[in-house]
Amino acid sequence: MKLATWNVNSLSVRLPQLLAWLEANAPDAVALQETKLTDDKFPHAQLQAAGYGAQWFGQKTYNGVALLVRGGAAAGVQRNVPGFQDEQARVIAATVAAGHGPLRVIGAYFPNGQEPGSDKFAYKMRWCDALREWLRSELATHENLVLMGDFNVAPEDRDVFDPVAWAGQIHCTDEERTQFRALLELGLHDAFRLFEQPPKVWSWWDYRNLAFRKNQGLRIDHILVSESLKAQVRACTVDKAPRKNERPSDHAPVVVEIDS
DNA sequence: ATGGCGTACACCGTACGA
Repeated sequence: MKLATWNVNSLSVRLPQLLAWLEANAPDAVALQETKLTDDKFPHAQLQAAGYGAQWFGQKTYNGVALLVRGGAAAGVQRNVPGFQDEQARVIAATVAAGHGPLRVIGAYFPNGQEPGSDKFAYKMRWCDALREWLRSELATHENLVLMGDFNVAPEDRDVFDPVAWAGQIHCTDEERTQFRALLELGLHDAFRLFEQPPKVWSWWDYRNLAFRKNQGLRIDHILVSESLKAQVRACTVDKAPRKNERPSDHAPVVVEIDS
C-alpha cells in the first residue's frame, strides 16, 4: 500500500492540484496539513467523487488537517491529542484496513515555533510532549502505526541545505531535534532513512529567493513507522513534481510504500 | 538586519508561515 503526507498550504487553492495528484499516484491514504478551512467548507464531495473518503478537522485561516482513505473506510477517528487543551486543529487519526491487519494512521501538523525562546516555541515543546505521551499509549494498542505529517523539524544537518546558516534556527534547534529523537525512542523509524538516499533531498522550499530552482530547502515532512512495519517498508521518497506546478504549495508530498 | 513570497482576512495593511 502507498501512504502519503502533504502540507497543501490552503486546500481551497490547492484542491485541483491535489485531485490531479491523487489521480496520478493512487495513494491508499493521505494526510493533509494546513487545509485552512472550517469544517463546513471542506470539499468532501469532490474527494468522494475522486474515490476518497475523508476525515477532517479544521479552523479558519490557520492549521487544519485531514485524512483521505481510498475507498473510504476509517474507524476510531480522533481529533487532536486527548487531554491536551488546544485551540488549534493539528492532529487527526484513524484506523484503516491493511493486508497485515488494522493500520493506525496519525496525521500531524506540528507547530512552527517561530523563534527559539518565544511563546510559540514553548507551545511547540508542550505540544510535542503531549503528542509523544499519547503516541506511547497508541503504540501499546496499535501494533501497526504510521505517524506522518509536517513535523517542522529538520532532524539532522543533512536535512538542511545550509546547516551553518540554519544552526540553532527554528526547525534546527537542539530542543526540536531532541523531540524528534524522542519519537524514534518510542520505537518509531524514519521511513526515509531506512534507505540509502541521494544527498540534498528536501520536502520544503521557501517561496522566496528562487529557493526551489536552487534546491535550497529543508526536510521537515516525515513518515515514521512502528517497529512491526519496518521490515515491510519498500520505499520512501519525496515527490518534487507538484512543487513545479503553477501556484504550488511550498511543501512537496512524501510517499511511503509498504508491503501488504 | 531586512526582506525576499504566498495565503487569509479584510482593509487598502497585518499576521503568519518556515
